Amino acid sequence: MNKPPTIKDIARQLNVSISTVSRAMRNAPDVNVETRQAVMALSQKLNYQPNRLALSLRQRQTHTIGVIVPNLDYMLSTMIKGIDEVALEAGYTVMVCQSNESFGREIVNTRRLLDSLVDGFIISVSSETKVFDHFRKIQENQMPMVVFDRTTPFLKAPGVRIDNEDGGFQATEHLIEQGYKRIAILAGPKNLGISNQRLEGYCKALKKYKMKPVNDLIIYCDFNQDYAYLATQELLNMKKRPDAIFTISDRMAIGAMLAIKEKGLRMPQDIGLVGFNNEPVVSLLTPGISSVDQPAFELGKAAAKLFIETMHNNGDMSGVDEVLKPKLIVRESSLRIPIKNTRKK
Amino acid sequence: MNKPPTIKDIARQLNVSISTVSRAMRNAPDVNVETRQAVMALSQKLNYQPNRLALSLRQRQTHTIGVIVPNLDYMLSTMIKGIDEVALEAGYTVMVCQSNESFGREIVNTRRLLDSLVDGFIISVSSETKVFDHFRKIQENQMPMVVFDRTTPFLKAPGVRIDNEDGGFQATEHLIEQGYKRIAILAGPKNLGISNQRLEGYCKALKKYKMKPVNDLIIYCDFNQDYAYLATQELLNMKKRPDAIFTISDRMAIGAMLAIKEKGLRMPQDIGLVGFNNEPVVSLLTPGISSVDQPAFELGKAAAKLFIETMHNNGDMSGVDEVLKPKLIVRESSLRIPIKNTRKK
DNA sequence: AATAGAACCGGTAACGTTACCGGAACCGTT
DNA sequence: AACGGTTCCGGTAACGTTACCGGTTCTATT
Repeated sequence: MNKPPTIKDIARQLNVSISTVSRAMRNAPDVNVETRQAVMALSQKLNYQPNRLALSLRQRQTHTIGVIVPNLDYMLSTMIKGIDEVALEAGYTVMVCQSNESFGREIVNTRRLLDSLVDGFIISVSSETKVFDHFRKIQENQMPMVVFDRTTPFLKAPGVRIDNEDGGFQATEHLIEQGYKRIAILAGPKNLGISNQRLEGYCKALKKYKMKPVNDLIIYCDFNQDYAYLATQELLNMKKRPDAIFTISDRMAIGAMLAIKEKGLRMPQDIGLVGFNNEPVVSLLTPGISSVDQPAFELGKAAAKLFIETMHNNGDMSGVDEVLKPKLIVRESSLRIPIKNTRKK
Repeated sequence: MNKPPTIKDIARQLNVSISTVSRAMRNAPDVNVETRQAVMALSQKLNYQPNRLALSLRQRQTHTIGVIVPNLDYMLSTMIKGIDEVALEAGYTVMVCQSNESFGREIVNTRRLLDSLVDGFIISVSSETKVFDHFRKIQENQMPMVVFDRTTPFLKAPGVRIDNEDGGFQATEHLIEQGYKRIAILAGPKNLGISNQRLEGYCKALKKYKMKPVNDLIIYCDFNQDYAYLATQELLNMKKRPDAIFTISDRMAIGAMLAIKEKGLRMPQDIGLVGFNNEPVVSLLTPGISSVDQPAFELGKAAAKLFIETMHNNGDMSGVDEVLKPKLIVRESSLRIPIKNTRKK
């Protein structure tokens, strides 16, 4: 009663062969009804659980998905919840590893999971990552791999993301409609896709209204509150300072807000502010910060579904690029003109 | 070159036995230097990675720790980061499963990981859990198990937690010192240890100052913003309403804050508020909410260390109950009297 | 020159499971 | 009575690895 029971134990006690037990257990055809019942009964009694290690070794698959994420912030946690839900239902266990936005950790994690522990990967790449060889190794091992949220053109893999460009566009257009003239953007790290896409949307909106992007108003900075704070300080100290700021994350928006408040400027009168993600926190601040909402939970679910498709449907799905729509939520931080007919939550 | 190479492949190419390759690979003594070098060289060239499944099956351990948490909120994410760090360094991979505060999911997750996938568990119990048989099963399988953060006396297992009672005491004493007379507490779910411990601290502080706990001011409610909002509304509608509220989480504090603002009451003048966790968000709100800070990252590290000890040191460690100290951070929400010599961040 | 011990290596079994093949027993048909 | 087909079951090999035992060869000692 010490070690967990195996089919061998059951076979011995029932005086049948292990083959028979094995077959009985998984409803194979070639087995007598009574035998099957006996096996089932005993396995219940012994509380038998098949050894997944042995199973995996034998059939060369683990029914486990490796999920690699840069961190576990609100957005990614929510997405993981979505992945979890779909995966569990499909009979997969998920293994979450966080790279802490570190390129090195990402490599270590990938390699570790690759050692016959998972059947494939669902990945959101670290902001530090500029080289993708460790991910290509996954594909060389012909394992399915899906990227989500932070996708990249440098990796030929199916992906799910939101329409970052549209998000950037919505945010910027809204600021323009509110009468802001000099709109700055705090973009993220330069090599990050989502960063550039949101920036692209920003530029498109300006163009639509015949406004020229000003180089000094486009700031690349790390994805983080403190950097955004510093960057905003610089912006506000310019001779011709911006009258609105669009940050590509809410973390950054908060950093910007702190700098704005410190400077004694008022939102939305003196300066407008729009963030991205619509994390719960932004609705609690004073003023509430407008932000582009993304369907994180749905995105997670879509990623997992796409993974499972890729898994089964063994064709080439590397072209797939599923895109979900974001939606701007307007709050006080950018609402100068009382509107009647615009999006307002 | 299709399937990953095995020691068998190496053995064949080098014309030695698989035993020799195996020994060479893990620096066993009985092997010639040249042979070892040849093996090493070839395994490098083929990019050989040992199959961890086979290894685990053979030596009956997976070098994986199962971590079960109720969710992935800020606190737990931070703790997991701590666990991760220590575990990785000790050569363990961690598998995170979230139960979503659901008793059923907790059971499913436990069972799944138990099927020979992990060497042991690090657990924070769901708020829904009142029966602990699924966790006892872990112990029956004589697997090491450590509980953290949300420990419970119903489980004889080593644990790491913070001194919740002291945290509750600090918060309450501070409110008393600030001159608040009718101090309410939003406690969490009744069956949750951390909830009761913080309540206990609250009572102790009242007692120290010869104040009587009033039943109407002790509210049990779910660990969540919306419930806290509703509970606070009720509190504020009492004939003799409280002049301060201590909530045992920041989520709840936020709910309370919303209700207070809606009612048109001012903090800290009309009503004082103290939360628990010191999540980054509370410092950003207006007013900043005082909160009891807990060393989440350290707590995660301690849990992992304790796990590894339990693992190696096969003695009975079930009595261990490591306790870390929390520390109240005072902000505007509870600061009526300008203080010179009290804790202030 | 005989012998004992290193030094090195190979074969086998085992971890727990399933896939595959072959065989025994039974039945019904010709 | 012989044949063919079900129905049910057991044996063997394999997944990739290591533990254990035993066997060569070589060197050094007597």
